[in-house]
Amino acid sequence: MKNYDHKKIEKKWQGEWDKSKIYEAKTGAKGKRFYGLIEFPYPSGAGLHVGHIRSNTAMDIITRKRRMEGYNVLYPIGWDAFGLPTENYAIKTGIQPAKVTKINTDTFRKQLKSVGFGFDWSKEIDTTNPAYYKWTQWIFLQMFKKGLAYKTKTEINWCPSCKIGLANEEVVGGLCDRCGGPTGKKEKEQWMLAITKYADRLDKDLDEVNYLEKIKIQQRNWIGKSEGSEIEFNIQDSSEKIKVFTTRADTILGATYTVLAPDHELVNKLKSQITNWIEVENYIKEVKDKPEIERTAEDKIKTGVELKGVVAINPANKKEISIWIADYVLSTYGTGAIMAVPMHDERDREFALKFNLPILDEPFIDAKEITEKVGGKIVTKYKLRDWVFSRQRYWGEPIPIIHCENCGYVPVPEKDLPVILPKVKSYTPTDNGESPLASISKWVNTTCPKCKGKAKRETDTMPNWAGSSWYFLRYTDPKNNKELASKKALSYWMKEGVDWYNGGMEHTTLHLLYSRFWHKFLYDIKVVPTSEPYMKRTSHGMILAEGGVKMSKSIGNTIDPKDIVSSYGADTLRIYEMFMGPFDQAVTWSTESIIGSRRFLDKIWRIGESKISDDVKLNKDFQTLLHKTIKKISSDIETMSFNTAISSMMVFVNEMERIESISKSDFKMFLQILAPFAPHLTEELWNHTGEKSSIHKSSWPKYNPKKIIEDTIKIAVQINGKVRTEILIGVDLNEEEIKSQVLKDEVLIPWLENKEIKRFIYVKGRIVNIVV
RNA sequence: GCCCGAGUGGCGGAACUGGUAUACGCGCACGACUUAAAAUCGUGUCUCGUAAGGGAUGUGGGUUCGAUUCCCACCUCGGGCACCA
Repeated sequence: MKNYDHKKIEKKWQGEWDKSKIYEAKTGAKGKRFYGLIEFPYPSGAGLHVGHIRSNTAMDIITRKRRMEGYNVLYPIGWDAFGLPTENYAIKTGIQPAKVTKINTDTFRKQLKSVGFGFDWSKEIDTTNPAYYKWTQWIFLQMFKKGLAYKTKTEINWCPSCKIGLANEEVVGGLCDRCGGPTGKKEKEQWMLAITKYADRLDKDLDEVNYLEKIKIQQRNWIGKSEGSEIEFNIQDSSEKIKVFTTRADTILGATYTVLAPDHELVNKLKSQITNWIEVENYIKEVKDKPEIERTAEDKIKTGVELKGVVAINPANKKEISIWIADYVLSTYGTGAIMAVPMHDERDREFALKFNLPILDEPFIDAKEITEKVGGKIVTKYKLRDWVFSRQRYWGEPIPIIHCENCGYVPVPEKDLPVILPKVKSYTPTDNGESPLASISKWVNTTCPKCKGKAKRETDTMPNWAGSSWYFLRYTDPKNNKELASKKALSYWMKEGVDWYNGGMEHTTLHLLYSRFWHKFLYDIKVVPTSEPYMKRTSHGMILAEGGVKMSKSIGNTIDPKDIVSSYGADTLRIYEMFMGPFDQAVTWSTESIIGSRRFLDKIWRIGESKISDDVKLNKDFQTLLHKTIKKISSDIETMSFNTAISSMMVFVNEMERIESISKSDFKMFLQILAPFAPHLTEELWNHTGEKSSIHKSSWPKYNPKKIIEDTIKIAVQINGKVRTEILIGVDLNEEEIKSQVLKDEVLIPWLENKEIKRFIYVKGRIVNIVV
């Protein structure tokens, strides 16, 4: 008997699959189709890590099962290759980012193939390929034309020591992700995308999709829809009014002062009436210079200044109340002004106590009525902000806009797309926070497409969320140079959206939300057939290093899948990662435990090599177990309960070891249900049974419901809720028959002697409980 | 502070709509095979007790014939948001 030589087997079948292209999807094919998607990886220099394998294997299992169920399956892969790590690497080494990306994607491709994923490699995409980002730029231009992309002066994160602008993701807890120093804000012109115009639909349409509930909740919280009233407070001796937003109009009688955000426009308008202007001006400056880390600190103490000389009128009771500015009121939410009700609001109370403001316990009144009475209106507000879309960075898609002195912002004509990212000498952002592209005058200086006059190119690039906001569309038709994808391909694969998308929880409020936004826009301009991109969204848990801490290169506790594939095999790694624990929860890596998964496959190999016989007498219990196992695996895959699926296959394998011999047909059925988990081993053993075509093209076995029914079953007998014995009963017996059988049971006699039976409970097929 | 999720053996974890808690795997112990080791196979492995039996699913209550599962209060850990009016 040959040993299970994983290296030989895995290499052999990976080559065969490549050659026969068995995983290629056929666009337009008749019958059922299925689009399974995973988040495409960022090809970092560190190579593939075990976390990629966990999520990829899960969707690989699902798509392999779908294929065996007769679906035309699309399971594509590509590279989300724009991004900071590559750029930083280029800054350090001087090697072109495009070159680094090529090296890294080659490594990733090789590694992914070595794990045996059934990707359709003919549809591979790369967001940094000009043929791809042409369409990323095209979508941006459509948004620009519809007024959804606009440039505005806004505050960006700024690291004073690195002298560069930082993306939100680069600011961790108020500190610079690069140097660890404190960050501040800097005003800068930025391209923005008006995602807030879609806030309502992004919230409401979550009702239509099958996402895990926690994902919906997190998105809803992020969008932050809240309904309330906008009410105007008059200012005494002024034509100006303070418009406040409140969700508690019913508490308006208790409003004892109002607060404006320090940068509220009204503050300047009231300047001439304010008697303590110097104090006010100092406070505004102080707030502006406050580092981010202090403003958001846990135990921050409320600060603020009264605007002396001006007084507001509470419209509900006409009482005069003071006006304040304080940084606990944000200019970016609601109207940037509040009515303070210290009796019912924690923050207002804290502020009132500090500044000795009145705290009045007034009765509640009807919110809707009072809003109408004082001339306010019911409004809906969102926490969601427009998306800062500019990066002063090199390694991203150039924003296809030309600045003309006469015509303003002019879109690059579509025929001139893509705007190719030019090669530069230095990738370091400039001292004043401009993108490195700004220093290439040859590229920057151009002519206006409209008036043909002198003009300059936009030098900001897009964030790395741009390319990933629509990539799943490109997979359907990756080589199209006329459209982002053909109508035919989109109406075939995206008819109802991506069928199943699995990814990380960390992308819930970024990538997932951004791509829903883009998709809705594309739906509005009739490019895609659905308003939601993904029908179903699930998420995987992280893999932690031994000891339960995050895997990180700097700590040196990462696991290289390459080593596991080499010493145990890809199939063992796949089984192990699926067996580790519940798929949606974080699990701790344990190299010690991998051996269990390898032993499982070793046993199957040995059974396949020595126990298969054509002449096997019918074993009813074994048949029952086989069909129960098929049933369980079939449903466990659908619920992503991969760990329990594997454990029940282990039970089955243990049973195969116990019995004399197994018929070829039974063994083949088992190989088929294992095939999505361990594609190489099962292909090899399937081949040994004499099959000529791939197991992955065979049909998913159906369990026989008749074979699952047992004649006799073992049930527990309890007395007063405590298990005393087990009995074998016929499944068809009724309660009376069981009762007479149970009362005759010798073991139970001492428990029942001289006792009165108060109740006899029989739960069909499960349990008997006697209350005495 | 608010919103999610989770607390079960030495460890990872299982238990369907309330019905035999600890499946499956790792580790450990003993045994078989072997000159020996590895590999493999077998047996055992929550806890107290010689046993009969008792006690255990974060803690304390409740509902129920019966609770890991449902309800209430609390504790701990993980994740997200964070002065959002």
